[in-house]
Amino acid sequence: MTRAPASRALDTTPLWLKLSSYLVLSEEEKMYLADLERTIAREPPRTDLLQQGEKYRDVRIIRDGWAIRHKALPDGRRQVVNFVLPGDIIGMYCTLFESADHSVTTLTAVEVASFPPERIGEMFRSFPRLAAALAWSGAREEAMVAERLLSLGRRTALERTAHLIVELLRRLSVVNMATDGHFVLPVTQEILADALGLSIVHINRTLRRLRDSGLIELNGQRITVNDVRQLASVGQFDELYLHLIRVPKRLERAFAGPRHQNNNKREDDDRAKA
Amino acid sequence: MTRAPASRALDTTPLWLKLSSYLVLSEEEKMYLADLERTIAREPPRTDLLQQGEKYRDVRIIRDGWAIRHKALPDGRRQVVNFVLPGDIIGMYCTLFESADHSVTTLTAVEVASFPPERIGEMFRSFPRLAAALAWSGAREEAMVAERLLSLGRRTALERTAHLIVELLRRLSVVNMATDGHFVLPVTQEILADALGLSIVHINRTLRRLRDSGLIELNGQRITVNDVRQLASVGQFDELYLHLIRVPKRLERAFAGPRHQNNNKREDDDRAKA
DNA sequence: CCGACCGATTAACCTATGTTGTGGCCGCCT
DNA sequence: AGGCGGCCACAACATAGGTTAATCGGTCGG
Repeated sequence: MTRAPASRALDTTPLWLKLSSYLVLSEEEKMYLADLERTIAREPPRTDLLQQGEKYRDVRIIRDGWAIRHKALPDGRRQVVNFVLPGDIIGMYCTLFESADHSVTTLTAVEVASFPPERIGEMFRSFPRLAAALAWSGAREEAMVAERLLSLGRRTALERTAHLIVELLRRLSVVNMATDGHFVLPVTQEILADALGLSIVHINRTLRRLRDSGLIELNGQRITVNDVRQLASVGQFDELYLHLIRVPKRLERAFAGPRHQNNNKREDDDRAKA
Repeated sequence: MTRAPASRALDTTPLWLKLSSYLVLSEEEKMYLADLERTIAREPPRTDLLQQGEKYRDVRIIRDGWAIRHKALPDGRRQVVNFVLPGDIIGMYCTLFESADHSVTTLTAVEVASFPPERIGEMFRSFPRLAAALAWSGAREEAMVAERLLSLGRRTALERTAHLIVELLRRLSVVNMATDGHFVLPVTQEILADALGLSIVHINRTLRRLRDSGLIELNGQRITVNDVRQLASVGQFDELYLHLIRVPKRLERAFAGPRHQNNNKREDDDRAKA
């Protein structure tokens, strides 16, 4: 992995880390990405970054902290669609819609970068590989939602819970936020319940079962997964849907346009084995 | 709506109809779209167009017939993620992934167009508005999955079922496949059950309740919705998530690149009110 | 230090939905 | 014609998960 010592700080952006797990970015692309993340704001916990029904504003990149994407029924019942972690993007395709059909709310204090949606189009034109990497990230998010749908429709409470924990572990690992099996889960049981389509009480029962069976440990917000293998097996976790495999060759053919000369020779060779 | 009598046949493509509900396409774009749908195949019912774990092939456009997108657990439990209707696209971002995390299976005989994934990139470069319209269609699909997640997590069986029927009615209306409240539902109760996360028996009970309350009628595969309003209210249906509103102005700014000269003057004015 | 509130925990009870099993209809095969 | 398989229908029973309610330990503002 090419790493210019001078620009090292850029390398540690969660989005950069995530995209790097997919393809190797050139210096130029890295710089462009850094520029996208230039305008940074901080928000306290329990802030709405976006509200159901509201018009979309800028595209946001979460740089630090947790948030949830959720939808509510008029009578107050709520479903958490997904967790938004560092390196995740909010409203990537916001230009396409008039208004948001979901809300995004911070769970912790959060650091967010934002940029105007026009830059997405700009990126598709000038940095197609980078745009493809962002599209990958978006498509992956959709795949996670579909997988959660499978959970809610066909997995038992125990399976769902196990599955979610493994998923979070995997996602956090990519951005260096989980070290051998433990991570911080800044989430109340109510939110877990809303994510898994269960009642608070039942989530509590289920977590107790997982603890009693020794698969996980909970100390405050720190969760430790003692045996990922076994937990994954309980949750029927098949990581296919996370699409963590390196970009296939044909990506180049599809997204790198003729007017974008190849400035990634080294990395291309790098990836030949995939 | 501008309609050249000579090219009328092109207008009736379901995908064209769907995209037209979003933005007005130019003649040039219409021709490009027609070209994408040039290679056509027919498949019988119960054919897998795509299998979980398999490598992606071409991008497909359903021109006629129904299919389902579904995921399965190793032990056979199955969740239908979404229904694939005429005008829907399969594997739009397939280049980005190594292999499919879901299957697509036909329910009826089906007519599908297919084209190599490279053309998506080509379209982003040469017909950005059209590409944006396809991206809209994709993002909308994701929104539907999220809404179904809300259903499975937080709606009761009766609500879910009502919601799904209204959703299908709306989607089919866009492609002229539903006329005042009735349409063909080529779907067994088993498939409905798998779509709604219920057992066959319970779907049966639930449909009977809807029939008994006079909200719907079923004759074979023909379903008639007697009172959409009331059914929508039972299902807490809020069509926000279908994003049927015309494209907002700023789409142009974001996606229409400088090198694609505006060849849609008339339609642009057309849309100014939005 | 006090009161108020929030979140976790657990028990007791309840119900929406799952399971099992039977029968009936219809289309298809031979 | 007869038999078979797929699908619908419905009844009887079983249970996963929901609801209600009570307790407890923190923590925060004053």
